[in-house]
Amino acid sequence: MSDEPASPRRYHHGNLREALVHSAEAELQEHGLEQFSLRGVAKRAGVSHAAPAHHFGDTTGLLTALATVGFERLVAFKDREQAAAVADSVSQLVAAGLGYVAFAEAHPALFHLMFTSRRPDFADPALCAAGETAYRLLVEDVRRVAADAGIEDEGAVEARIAATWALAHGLADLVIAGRLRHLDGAAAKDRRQRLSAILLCGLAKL
Amino acid sequence: MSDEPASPRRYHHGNLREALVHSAEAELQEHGLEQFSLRGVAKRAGVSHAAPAHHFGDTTGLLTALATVGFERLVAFKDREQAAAVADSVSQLVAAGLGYVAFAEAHPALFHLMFTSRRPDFADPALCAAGETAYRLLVEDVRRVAADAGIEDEGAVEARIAATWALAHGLADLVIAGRLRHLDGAAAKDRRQRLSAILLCGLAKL
DNA sequence: TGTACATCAGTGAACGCGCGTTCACTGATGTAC
DNA sequence: TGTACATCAGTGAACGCGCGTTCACTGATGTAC
Repeated sequence: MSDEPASPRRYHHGNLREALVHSAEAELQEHGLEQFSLRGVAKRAGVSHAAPAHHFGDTTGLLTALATVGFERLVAFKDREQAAAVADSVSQLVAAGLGYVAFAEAHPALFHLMFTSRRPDFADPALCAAGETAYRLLVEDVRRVAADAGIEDEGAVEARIAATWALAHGLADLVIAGRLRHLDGAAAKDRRQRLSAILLCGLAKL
Repeated sequence: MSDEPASPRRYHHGNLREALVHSAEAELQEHGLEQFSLRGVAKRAGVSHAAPAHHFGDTTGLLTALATVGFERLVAFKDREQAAAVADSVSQLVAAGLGYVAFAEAHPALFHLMFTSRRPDFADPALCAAGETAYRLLVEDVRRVAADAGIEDEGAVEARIAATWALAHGLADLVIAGRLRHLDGAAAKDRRQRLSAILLCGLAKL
C-alpha cells in the first residue's frame, strides 16, 4: 500500500498474490493465528474480501504459502548467525540454535503457524520442500559435531539430532512464551551469552 | 451426563462448576483451542449456553481453571514416571522428561493451552501456584543431578535448568506435532527407549 | 495496425452460520423469625 | 415446626458481530486473425 503511494488506483493489482502474503504476515503478527481472517488480510491489502480466493482458494492456501516463506526466513536467520560465529563445528551448531531462537522472537506467530498449528497444508510440495531444507541443514550441522567428537554409532547420532532440534525448539518456544524469567532482566549481549550457555549445555559432549 | 443416567433432570445442577471444567477438557481435546467455544462446552455439559457465565464469567475464566488442572495433571504424570524409574538422580530426571512428554501426548491441546497460548489469565493466583509447583519440582530434580556431578557454579546450574526444561518441552512439542519421524514406526517400548536416549543426550554430563 | 473476443482478476451485495453477551424470567435453596 | 422472603443458579429468546462463501457483475489483458 504505502509502497506505491503515487500509483493510480488500478482495477488490477498487478502482484496481488505476493501482496497478500505480505499482508497475511502483518495480520498474523498483529492479531495472532487465532484471530487471523481472510477478510482482515484482504482489507489490509486494500482489496475486496473476495479477491484472495482467486489466488489461494481459502485460508489454508494462504497460510500454507506463508509458512513456506517462514521456513525460508528461518534458514536466513540461521545463516546470519553462523556467518557471525567462529568456524568450529560446535560454535556453528550453537549459532544455528541462536538463529532458531532469534527467528522465533522476531516472528512468534509465524513460528507457531509453522510448528504448532495444523492450519497450513503440510502435504503441499513447496511447504514440504522448504521444511525439509531447513531440517537437512540442521542434520548436517549436528553430523559435523558428531564426526569431530568421534561419534560413529548411527543411533547415537540420530538421538543427538533429535535432542539438538528439541533443545533449540523448546528454548525458542519458552522464550517467546515469556517463560524463562532469568533471561528477562538481561541486556542484549548478556542475554545472548546466557542463551548460548543453555544451548551449549545440551549440544556439546564436552 | 452419563455418570448419572438415573437421576431426574433437576433445575439446579449441583456441581456445575466442576462439570464445566470436565466438559471444557473434552471440548478442547476434540476441537482444539482454536475452535473452543463456551457454547460448545455448555452444550456438552447439558446446560443452557448462558449458564457458564455464572461460574466463570467468560471463556478466559474457564480456560484459566482448565490450565490449572493441567499443571496438576502434569505433575501427576511426572510422579508416575519417576515412581517407576531407578532412584539415581539422572534416571529420575530422565523420568521427569518422559512424564512431560507423556503428558503432552495424552493432552496435546491442554499442553498448548498451558504453554503456547495466551488465552488463560496467567496472573490468576491458582494458576500461578500450580505452574510454579511444577517448575519447582523440575528445578529440584536438576539440582540433584548437578550436585551429584559436582557442579557448584550457580550460573551453570541455572543454564542447566533452562536447558533441561527446553529439551523436555521441545521434545514434547515436536512429538505431538508429529515432527519426529524416526519415532513413528517404533513400538511402544522401543519408542520409550529412544525418547530416553534423546533426553539423556542433553541432560547428562557424562 | 486494428478489431473481436475469450479469459482472467477483482468487485460488492447477499447469504447463513456460530459466536459471546444481555436480560427478564423462573425454579430451587437457605435463612430469619 | 412452619412460613416468608432474599438469594442464587439456570433458562431461553433476542441482539449484533465478523466470518467464509457464493454469485452475477465489470474492468483489464492478451491473443487470433
